[in-house]
Amino acid sequence: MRFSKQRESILEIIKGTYSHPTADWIYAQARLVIPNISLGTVYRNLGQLVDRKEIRALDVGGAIHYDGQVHDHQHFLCAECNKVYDIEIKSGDVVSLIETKIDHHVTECQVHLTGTCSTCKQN
Amino acid sequence: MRFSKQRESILEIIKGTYSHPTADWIYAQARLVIPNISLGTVYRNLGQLVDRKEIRALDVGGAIHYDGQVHDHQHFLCAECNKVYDIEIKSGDVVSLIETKIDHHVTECQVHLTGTCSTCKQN
DNA sequence: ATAAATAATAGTAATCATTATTATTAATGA
DNA sequence: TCATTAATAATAATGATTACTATTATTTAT
Repeated sequence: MRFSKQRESILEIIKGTYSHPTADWIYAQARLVIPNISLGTVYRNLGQLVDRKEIRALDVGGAIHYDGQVHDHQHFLCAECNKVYDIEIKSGDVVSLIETKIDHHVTECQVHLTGTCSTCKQN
Repeated sequence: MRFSKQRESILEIIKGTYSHPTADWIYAQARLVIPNISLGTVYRNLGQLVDRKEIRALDVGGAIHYDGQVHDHQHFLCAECNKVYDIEIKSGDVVSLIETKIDHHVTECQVHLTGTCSTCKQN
């Protein structure tokens, strides 16, 4: 894989936020640095970065969100404000709950919690 | 909500399989019974049936899959054959693992396991 | 350092799942 | 039976993502 300033910028943008952005948001941010970067370039590089496990992709319905934090954790989606929160639970903790009951080989475990976040609860 | 033979057929199709079909597959099946049923009708009725909790929608990436089994359970997606399997774990069991650690109010919990299913393991 | 090889890009078109629109059809209640 | 209006078929539109292609930029060998 060759160096490109486009990929470098994209990675920097994702690593620089905890907001679980979509490709669209990343594209808008990237254009501030490289005004003529194309959306296809953003998607291609996001795919490569996910393949190399430098970032994570999470499908929370609608659009895919990207996460610069690659350590083992889960996500909570607020149904009111649509923010995505990190939940510090290891997938192993969930898998161990389940593994004895099934015969399949689990390689990945994503827990998607939905509800009302603490901020929205107050209002 | 008025009766319609289209909705009746759609519900019957979903309840008659354990294969977690997509809208497209349901549409193809429905056309065998009602040849000129339209895809929009399928989507609209699927949405209504989900709202009324007569079926479940699950977003496993790509297209939405529908599940005629509405009891509390989770899903396993085989990365090789793309089949979706039911996992008989209650979301409450997973939520109780997590609830003490967060301040958000959880109303829904979906566990998406990925890996190699027992059938694919053998081959 | 220069040139050849080719990976990556910008720009754009295409795809796929889903939703919206609208004139027509059919279920319901009087 | 008829008036009301929900539901439909057919089709257009949308939104996210992927594919295509000529051009540009990075790498490698000279």
